[in-house]
Amino acid sequence: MDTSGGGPAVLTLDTSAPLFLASSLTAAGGRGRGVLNRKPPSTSLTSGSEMDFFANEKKTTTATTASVDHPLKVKKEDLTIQTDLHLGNTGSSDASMVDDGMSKEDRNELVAIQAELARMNEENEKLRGILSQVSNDYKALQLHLATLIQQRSNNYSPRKEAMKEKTINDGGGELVPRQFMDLAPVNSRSSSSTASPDRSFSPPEVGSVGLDPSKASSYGDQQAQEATLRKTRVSVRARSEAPMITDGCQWRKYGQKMAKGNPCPRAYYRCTMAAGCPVRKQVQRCADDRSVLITTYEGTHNHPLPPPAMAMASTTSSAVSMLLSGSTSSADGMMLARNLLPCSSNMATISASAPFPTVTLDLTQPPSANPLLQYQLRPPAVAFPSAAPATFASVFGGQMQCYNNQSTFSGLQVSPETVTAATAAITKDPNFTAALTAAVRSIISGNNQASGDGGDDVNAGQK
DNA sequence: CGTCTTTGACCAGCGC
DNA sequence: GCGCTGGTCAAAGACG
Repeated sequence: MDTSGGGPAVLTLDTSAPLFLASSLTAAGGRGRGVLNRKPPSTSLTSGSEMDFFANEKKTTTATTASVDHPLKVKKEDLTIQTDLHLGNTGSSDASMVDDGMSKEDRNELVAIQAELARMNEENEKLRGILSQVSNDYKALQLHLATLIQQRSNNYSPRKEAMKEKTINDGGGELVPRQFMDLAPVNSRSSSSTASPDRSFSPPEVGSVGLDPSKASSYGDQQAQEATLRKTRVSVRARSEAPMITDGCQWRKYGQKMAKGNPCPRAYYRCTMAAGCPVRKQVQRCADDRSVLITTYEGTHNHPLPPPAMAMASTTSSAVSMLLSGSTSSADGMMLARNLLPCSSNMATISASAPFPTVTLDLTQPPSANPLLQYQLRPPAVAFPSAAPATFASVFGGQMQCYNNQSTFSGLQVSPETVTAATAAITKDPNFTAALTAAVRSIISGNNQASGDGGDDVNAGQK
């Protein structure tokens, strides 16, 4: 994935566009005729709901494909016509079939044409090679991504995780750390002050695990940050009469408990979009205001999200990478948070006192001067961060009232390090990103009814 | 019959 | 060590 840093939106496009470009190029070049394929460029578009979200990107990449395809195709046709006219052939440009009765000028022209054809064929072969390379790279990336996701899912389980770490600490000799969808170079990460909040988690000690001392520091930092990200939570407060908000994912209830100090039971859900997905969420009504539904997300999906969610996950993962990189200052984190939640302020609070860092998004504020709802009325922005504030209005708007009321990321009463960690958490959480993306998608589909694929959970939740 | 929800039991962490 | 609490498991029942 893209680790080159930069703004979230740019990263998203940088990450996703090449994939579609590759697909498009593959489609164009995979029919055995390379760029000389006479099929209209528009056929390189893949129709289907999953692609609709990327309509803009598709058009861009298609245009790229067409720009490669079309000029050569025209030349070929033109040359063929010229050959036919001058040589009297029916489509063949083979000089061996030309009778000797032609003039010297015709012969010279024929030679020129043949040279041009040869050059075009050579160019065509090169382009085919490029297409093949791009296609292979694309497949390799897909495979790599799937591997990372699989490894990550296999390693996640709070308790088993703790046992695993214990085993490592006990000298199990397992030196290979879990591989997360690590988007930042390990050595670029700061020697984080973000100690693991996980009570069951303890980073391996240098000596006890036989780590290379030169690598131990970054390993410990990485582990601590991973643990932070893994255990940090995103809590969303919103008004809803529904028992559960619709966030685009499928959930299965696995438990319910009465929490202390709250007459309302707390329900526990886990993601069922894929077997073994570690993402869980808790749903509970606010003790003070029963109309407020508090949804807390934890974990990272181990399965491909719908394309929009995937794109957003890429964006936010990149953002996390940026946040966790050594060059990232807390000011960057604040700016990122502001970009991701430009309308947030009082709605976003970060708790460092909880067992796990928890970011709380309070969407229950009064609707006065509500930029979020105003935002809904505007055409969707292409840039994801700009679209982010519309997320909650869109995702939750159909089921609940959704408010926020300011435009700066003020009101945080925690240290810059905590802000960075929590911001990373909120952006890392695929549920959050999925929700963001689903919302953007719903808005786009709302503005582009022609796509006609609005039948996702977001819309289902708005009925 | 498969999937999902319910609900009591169980486990781990923490404070005293 | 004990009790409290949060979180998870898993059997049983409900549902389509």
